[in-house]
Amino acid sequence: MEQRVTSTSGLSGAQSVDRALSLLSLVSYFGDQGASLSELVDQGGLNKPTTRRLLLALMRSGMLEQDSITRRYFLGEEAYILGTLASRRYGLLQISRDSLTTLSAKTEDTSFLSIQRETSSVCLHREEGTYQIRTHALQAGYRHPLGVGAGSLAILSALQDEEIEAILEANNQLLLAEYPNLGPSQIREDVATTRKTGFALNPGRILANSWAIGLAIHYPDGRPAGALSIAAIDSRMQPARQVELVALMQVEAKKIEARLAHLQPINGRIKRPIIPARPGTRVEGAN
Amino acid sequence: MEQRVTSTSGLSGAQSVDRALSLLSLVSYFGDQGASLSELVDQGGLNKPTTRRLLLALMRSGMLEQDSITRRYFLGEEAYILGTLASRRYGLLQISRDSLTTLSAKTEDTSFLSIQRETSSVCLHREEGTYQIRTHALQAGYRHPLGVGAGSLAILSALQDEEIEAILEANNQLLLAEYPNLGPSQIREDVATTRKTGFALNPGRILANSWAIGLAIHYPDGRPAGALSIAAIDSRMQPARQVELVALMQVEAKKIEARLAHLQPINGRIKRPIIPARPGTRVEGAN
DNA sequence: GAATCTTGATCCACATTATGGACCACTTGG
DNA sequence: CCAAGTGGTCCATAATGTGGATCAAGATTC
Repeated sequence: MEQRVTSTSGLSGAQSVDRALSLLSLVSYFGDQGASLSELVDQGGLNKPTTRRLLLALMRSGMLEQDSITRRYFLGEEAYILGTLASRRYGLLQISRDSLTTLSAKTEDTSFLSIQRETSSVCLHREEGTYQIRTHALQAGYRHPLGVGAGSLAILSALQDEEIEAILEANNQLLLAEYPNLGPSQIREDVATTRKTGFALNPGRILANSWAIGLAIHYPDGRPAGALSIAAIDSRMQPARQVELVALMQVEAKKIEARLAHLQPINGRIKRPIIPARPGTRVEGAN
Repeated sequence: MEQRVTSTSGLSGAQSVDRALSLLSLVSYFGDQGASLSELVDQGGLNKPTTRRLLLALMRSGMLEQDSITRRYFLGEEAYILGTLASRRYGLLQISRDSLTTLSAKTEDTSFLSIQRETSSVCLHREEGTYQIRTHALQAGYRHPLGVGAGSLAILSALQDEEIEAILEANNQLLLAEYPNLGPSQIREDVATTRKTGFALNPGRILANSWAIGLAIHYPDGRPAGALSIAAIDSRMQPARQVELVALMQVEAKKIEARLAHLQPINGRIKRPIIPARPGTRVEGAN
């Protein structure tokens, strides 16, 4: 009745776990406003009873919670605890917080930390600047396809060509549908420019007049751990100031990279596919 | 062939999700050293293939990772990301970090932040002191039944009598088995003392000569959000110094409570049972 | 270096488990 | 007051997870 992408290696299964965790991840993208059941049904690719059943399981474990009035679903305390316990291995935000504060203090503009998550970038933190005109195109939890936005582009540009192609391929439909100004070919150009100049520039491609500069942060082995970015209105992003900002950001990126190198060095030994196959992905013809 | 505790309310199910998340939580208790498959089998109550299958699912989603050499399982990057995104609602550690630094700097002793997790307390952070003799009875990720340890006792004492009884009841076996010096009746006494003096004292009950003082942190509605604690050898915990330490801690607890009050006020509206029933619990006679 | 243990990992027949179309209850708005 | 939207659930069906047995690969022993 239904076709699934089947795994090739032995001992697969636990599909409901895949679905549940995929839902959990989906909820996380809604951030502070939370997700409603129907939104999750629409975007999660599962039907209502199944979605609800998995949400209940996630709530039983504390990973999610539901607002009893609005009925919306939010990340729960258990998610916070696990993340806190995991942060000794992946404490990029902890390590970067000082740098973000410094950047926003010195530049008066809003700065961000983003990381890669599959074929997207996710904003982990937004550090407010004091300048009166601020762009709100990016907030913690927001996700964009890799290459869309300054930090996102910085991360993409730090990947290997082969990975970049795989990612652009995977995002192809989404890019064409949601970002008419930013097709794969435009992103390929942007990557080239980023590599040449040494920093990523988003000249208002997502929101007019909202410009940003991004700089990748690298693990000791060269893989990108994430990216710093600073956003401002175009008048505050003219070439002369771009150079100033990049210089400040480079100093902070270096600091972060130094601290990253002292983290648990286990990271390099971990099994992890380059582009993990999303399990539960459906093939045409469902239902 | 097997009997399960069945839920009474409608639309239950997704048991493998319960099991998987329960495993995830179990892995988190191993902290930096990670968990081996057989340890998880022993402590998780599931057999090997099932455990492994669920671990694979958790790894597929990035919640866990496996060291390719030692084969041990650790919390993964996805767990970190989710936790970071959840931290805007539950950012107790973020909010408390300054206070911990201050406390350890002023007292030279090691300070801790703990929170309640079901019927246990979990240490979220350990801030090292500079004093040369330090107790290592408590580290981030470590768990104790509520009432065991200063922070843990502070939290327990801040709960309502009815909850305390339910928790002591749930932990009864564990307490008798693992903490011979600390039966339920001793804890009830400790709670009374804590409420009278206004702070929790652990006079070396877990590890001889390792004393600690704990102070609960409250949400605006009075529920405990967690606890600060400071540990030192007994000679540095004589009555006079106890008073000094408590005074310092009270200042910091007040600060934290003030910041907590400004967090997302949604917390109060969340559906959450007092003592959630662990699903997947088996009844005698399995296998 | 053969024999023995331990640990990680997997196979596959079996039946317990999750699935989802249809449905209910409630709220919104025209 | 009916239509459309939402959150939530029932239950017959069949797909899913289960776990005893087994394999493979180090350790340890003698």
